Amino acid sequence: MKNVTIKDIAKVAGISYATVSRALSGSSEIGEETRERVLRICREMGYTTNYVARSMVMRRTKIIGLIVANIDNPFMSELAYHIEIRAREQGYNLMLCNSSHDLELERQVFSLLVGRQVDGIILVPANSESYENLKPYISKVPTVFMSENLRDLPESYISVDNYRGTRMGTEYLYALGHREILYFGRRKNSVTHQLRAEGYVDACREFSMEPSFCNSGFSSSSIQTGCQLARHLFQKPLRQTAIFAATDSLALGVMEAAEEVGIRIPEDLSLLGFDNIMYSDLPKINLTTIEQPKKTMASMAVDVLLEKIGDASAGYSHRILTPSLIERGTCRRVGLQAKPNE
Amino acid sequence: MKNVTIKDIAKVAGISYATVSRALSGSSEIGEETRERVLRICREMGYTTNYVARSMVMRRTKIIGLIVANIDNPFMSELAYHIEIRAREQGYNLMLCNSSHDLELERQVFSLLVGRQVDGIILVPANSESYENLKPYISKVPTVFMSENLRDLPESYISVDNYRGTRMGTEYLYALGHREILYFGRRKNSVTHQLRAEGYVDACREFSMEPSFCNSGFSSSSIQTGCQLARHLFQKPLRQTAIFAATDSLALGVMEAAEEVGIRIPEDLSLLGFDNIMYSDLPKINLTTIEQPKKTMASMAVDVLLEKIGDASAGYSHRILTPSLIERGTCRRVGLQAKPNE
DNA sequence: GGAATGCTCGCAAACGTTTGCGATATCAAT
DNA sequence: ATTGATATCGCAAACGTTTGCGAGCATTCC
Repeated sequence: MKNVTIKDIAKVAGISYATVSRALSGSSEIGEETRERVLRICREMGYTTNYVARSMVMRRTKIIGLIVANIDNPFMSELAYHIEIRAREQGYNLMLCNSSHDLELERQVFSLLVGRQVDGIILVPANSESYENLKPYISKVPTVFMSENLRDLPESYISVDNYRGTRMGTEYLYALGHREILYFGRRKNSVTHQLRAEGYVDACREFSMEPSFCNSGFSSSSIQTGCQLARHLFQKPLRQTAIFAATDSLALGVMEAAEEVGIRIPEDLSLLGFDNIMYSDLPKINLTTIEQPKKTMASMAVDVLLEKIGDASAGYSHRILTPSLIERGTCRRVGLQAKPNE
Repeated sequence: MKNVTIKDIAKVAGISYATVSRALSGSSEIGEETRERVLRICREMGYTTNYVARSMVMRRTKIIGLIVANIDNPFMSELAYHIEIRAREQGYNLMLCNSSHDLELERQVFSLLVGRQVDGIILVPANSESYENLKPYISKVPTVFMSENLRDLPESYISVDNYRGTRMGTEYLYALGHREILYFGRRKNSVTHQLRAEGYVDACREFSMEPSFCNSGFSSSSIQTGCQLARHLFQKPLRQTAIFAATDSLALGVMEAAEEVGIRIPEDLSLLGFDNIMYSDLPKINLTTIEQPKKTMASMAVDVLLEKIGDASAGYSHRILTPSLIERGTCRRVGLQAKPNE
C-alpha cells in the first residue's frame, strides 16, 4: 500500500538514490544507459514523484492559490476555469478557496494558503477593504489582484477599464436617444463599482444629463439582491427610460422584478449590463452588456503572477484591459421626447 | 523574507524545538507556563506552521482533490462551492482540476493529484469509461465518484436517483395530458444518461406511450450542443407535444433553437429539464425541471470521502438521493386529442 | 608519463515538522 | 531516606526529495 519511493528504485537498480533523482530530473550528470535503466524500473514499479517531499527541499510548491468570493457565480467560475487551465500548462496546480464575501474569512483562507506554502495567490477581493485587511499577509507571498481593482494599489492587478466600460455604455444609451439613465446597484465598498459609477457620471456630464443612482446596500451583487432592489425601485413610476446595471447579475435581477410588475424590456425600459456572463447570451435573456475579456484576464493573471514568482525583486504592474460593447436585445432606440430646455 | 520556523521560536524561547511543536499541537506533555510563553512568542514573531513539512512527516496532506469536467458550468460550480466550504470546515483544502471531458486529461490530472499526495479525490467523471480508464490509479487513493453514477461500480459514489427522476418527470408530463414525449439529448457514453433514459422508457411503458429519442453525439451537454441538436430537430414538424431534456443546459439550448424558429414554450411545446441549475430559476427562463439536491450531495461527498480516509479498510458505499420536481412555467396542460385507440 | 579535463556517480546535508524514547526533576507515598 | 510515579522536556530519527561536493575513472593534451 505504501508508495514506492526513490530509494526503492535505487535499491533494485543497485545505485544510490541521488542517481535516481538525477535520472528523473533530466540532469546531465548521468550516463545515458543508467538513465534509461532507471526510467524503465520506475515505469515497471509504478513510481510517481512525491511532490510534497520535492516541495520541501525545493522550497516551492508549484501551487497557486485562488481566492474568490464564491465559485458558484458565472463570472468567477469562468475566470477560475481559464486560470486553472493556464496554470496547469505552466506546471502549477490550483488551490481553491471561497471567501464568501467576508473579510474575516478572506483573511483566514489567505493565511491558510501561505501556511500551505503556495508560490503565489490570485485574489478576487471581497471588497475594497481587502487590501488593508490583508496587508500584513501580502508581503509573505506574491499576489495579484483581479477584477476588483483597487485604485493606487501598490500591488499587481488585472482588470478591465471599468471607467471606460460605463462611459462607453452610457454613450451607447445616449446615442439610442436616452436622456434619463439610472445607474443601478452601485456598492459603496467596491472600487470597481466606484470607477464604473464615475465613468457613468462623466459621460452624463459630457452630454449634460443628470446622473441618478439606485444604490445597493448589499455586500454582493447577485440576482437576488438585484431583484430586491428593483422591486423597491418599481414601486413608484420610473422617469428614466434606461437602466445601466452595475453587473449582469444585477441586470438579471432587474429583469425578474420587471417581469413581476409587467414592465417590458426593452419596450418600456432599456437595460444594459456589465460583465457579459455566460447566461446573458441566452436568447430568452439576450442582455446587451459590456464585456470583460475573461479568458485574457485569466491567462494574464497567472502570467503576471508567475513573473513575480520568478523574480521576487520585480515591482508590481497594473494591466488594464479594454472592455467592449456586446449589442443584444435589451436596449431600444427611443424617440426624443420634447424636453423643457429643448 | 524567509519564513520563521519552529526552530527560530525554539531559539528565542531557549528550549528545544520539539517542545515548541508540542506547545502548538496542544499536546499534554508540556507545562502550562511554557506553552503560553511559546504561543506568545509565536504570535509576536508571526509564526505560521509549514503545512508541507507537516504533511511530510504526518504522511497526509489534508488536501482533497476535486476533478470536474469544467468548473464553468453552473452545476459543477455549485457543487464545487459547497464541497469547498464543507471540506474547509473539516480542515481540508481543495485542489481543483478540469478534465475538459477528456479521458486522457482526466488520467493526467488524477495521477498528478496522487503525486501531490492528496488524501482523497472527489471525481465528477468525464464519462462512463472513466472508471476503467482510472482503474490502476484509483487503488492508490480514496476516491468518491459524483453525479455520473457508474452502475455496479465497486467504488463509493453519490448521485441522485436518475431513474426515478426521469420517471417522475415523465409521469408529470403524462398527468398534464401529454401522450407523445420526446427524450432529448441522450448521450451514449454516460451511465447517468442511460439511467435517465431508462426511467423515461419505463414510465412510457407504464402509460403505454411510445418512447422516442433525440440522441446526442456530443461528449458534453452544453447549451451550444443542445441548440445545435434542436435546430436540426426543428427542421421538420414535431409530432411530440413535450420535450424532456436530459439536462437543464440542453433545455436552454432547446429554448434558444425554439426561439429562432418561432416555436413558443410552453404554448406550442412543453419543456422539462433535469438538474435545476441556478439559471433555470430566472423568470425569463422559468424552466420546470427535476432538481438535484446539490448542497446535500456536496456535503455527503466530502463526508463519505473523509470516512474512507479515516478507515482505509472501509468498503465502498453508494448514496442515492431522491430528486424532486420543481414546477415552473415551461410545461403546459394539454387537451387530450382524440387518438385512434381511444 | 604526468597532469589536466570531463564524465558518472555516491555521500550526506538540508528542507521543517512530529513523535517515540530516554533523561531529569518534582513530589507523594511508604 | 528510598522508592515509585508523574510531569516536563530534550535528543534524534524519520518523512522523500534535491544538490553541492568530492571520489573514481577514462580520456586527452602537452
